[in-house]
Amino acid sequence: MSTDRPTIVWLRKDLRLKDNPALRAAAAAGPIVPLYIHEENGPARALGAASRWWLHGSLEALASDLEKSGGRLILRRGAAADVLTNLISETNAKGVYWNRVYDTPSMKRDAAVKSRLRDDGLDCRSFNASLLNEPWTVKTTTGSDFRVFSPYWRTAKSLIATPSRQVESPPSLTFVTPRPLSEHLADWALRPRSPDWSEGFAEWTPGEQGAQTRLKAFLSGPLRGYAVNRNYPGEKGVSKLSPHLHFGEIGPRQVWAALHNVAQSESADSLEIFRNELGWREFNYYLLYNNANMPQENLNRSFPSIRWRHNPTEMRAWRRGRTGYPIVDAGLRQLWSSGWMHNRVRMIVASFLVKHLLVDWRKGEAWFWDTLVDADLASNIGNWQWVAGCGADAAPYFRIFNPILQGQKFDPDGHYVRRWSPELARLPNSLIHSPWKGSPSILADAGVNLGHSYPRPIVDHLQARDRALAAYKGLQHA
DNA sequence: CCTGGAGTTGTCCTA
DNA sequence: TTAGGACAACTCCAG
Repeated sequence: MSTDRPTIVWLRKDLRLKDNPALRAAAAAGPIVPLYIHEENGPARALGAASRWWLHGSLEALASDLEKSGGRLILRRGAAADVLTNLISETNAKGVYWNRVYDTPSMKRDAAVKSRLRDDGLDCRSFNASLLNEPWTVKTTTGSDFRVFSPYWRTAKSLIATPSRQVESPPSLTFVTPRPLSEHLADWALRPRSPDWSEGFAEWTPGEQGAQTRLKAFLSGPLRGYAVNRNYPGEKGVSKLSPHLHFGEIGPRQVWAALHNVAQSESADSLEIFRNELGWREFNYYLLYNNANMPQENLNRSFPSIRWRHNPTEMRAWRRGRTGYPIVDAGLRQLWSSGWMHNRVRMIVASFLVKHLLVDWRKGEAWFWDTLVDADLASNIGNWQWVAGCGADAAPYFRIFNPILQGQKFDPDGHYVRRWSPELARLPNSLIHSPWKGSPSILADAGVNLGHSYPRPIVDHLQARDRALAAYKGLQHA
């Protein structure tokens, strides 16, 4: 009888059935209870609106996948410790397994839960489903922690098994009976109602199937030219795997192993550069793990205390994509509309906010957190700090993206700008990244009424650049 | 302990 | 037209 006692699988950022170590281990031990806990007031930062949208789809997909195996995903709200305690007593569970998350408050809570459950005699185990290398396993030769990407990644890469060790999908799942009660996903109201702003999210397919489809499409297409095309936001040059990876609908080990199996010869550069992107994801997790206050504080302690500006009008213009710089506005509109932004453009809009508008990077980070479907604490914090110059491998202070040049370089035919700012579509390529330079007659022919149909630049590039240089330079000893 | 090359993604001016 | 150097100084990290 006691051999039939189930194991609870507490799912978090690992919403998949394949390559899921906690799920596999639990299934090997007998019947399982797959559980997702929605913690509105948990230790981790509350999900942004776009992430909530994604989570709904991901849970729906996971529930459906589990039903195909004859089981049910149990949905509960509340503090994790309470939910687990209740479910353990309802099901007479003998253990709780989960895959780790890596933000410090959650890790502390998980450690406390684990120790309490073990005190109660439960079999409690945690696994790694999210990272190629867990943060505490990568050290310099002297045993310290890396703070620069390249040496970090050189070492981290050497620790990854090739092809990466993968957990097989569980051979078969058995589920506890009778089924515990589950809440209804719809009651969690994760998706917007009135207004429903998610129309532009239709391109996304949350869930394990969607992740696999996205990976296959990338490997058989854009990967070949990734080294070059990834820089062109108007091309289909990138994988778009980020939200799937964030929610654990696919794991980095699966991606790593899949890369190992593609033909190396023609796309060696591209393979290496794409692997580097996985490396940056790992590095940001590593940094956040080693610097728990990074969400609030500059990683670089000697970073000058810049007097950030507060201009609500400019901030609103930035958020809504009305800065008057087409590549910046296109990016912010893509974000607002689709929940995602091309990485090249993320750098441009972030640099524009922090340098041209001199706005605290935390404000940009907060906006990305709310609007990105792939919003990930480690990546978001690490990359915003990098752009601001206060993070790891900080850009030199004089590296200020020129939004006109960046547009001309990486969207030379204006496809990207025209896609997201149709009011500019009829401008010639020579003006698509600097409409204010057009003569009145050319603008009129293109139907562009500056200051009305499309804004004039809210700051002058050269003036803003000089102001940023002065702010970053003059305060060095502050 | 010391040394020295290196460090994600840029821009602008000059020759 | 294009290529190279300046733009700071500092920390990181391997040898």
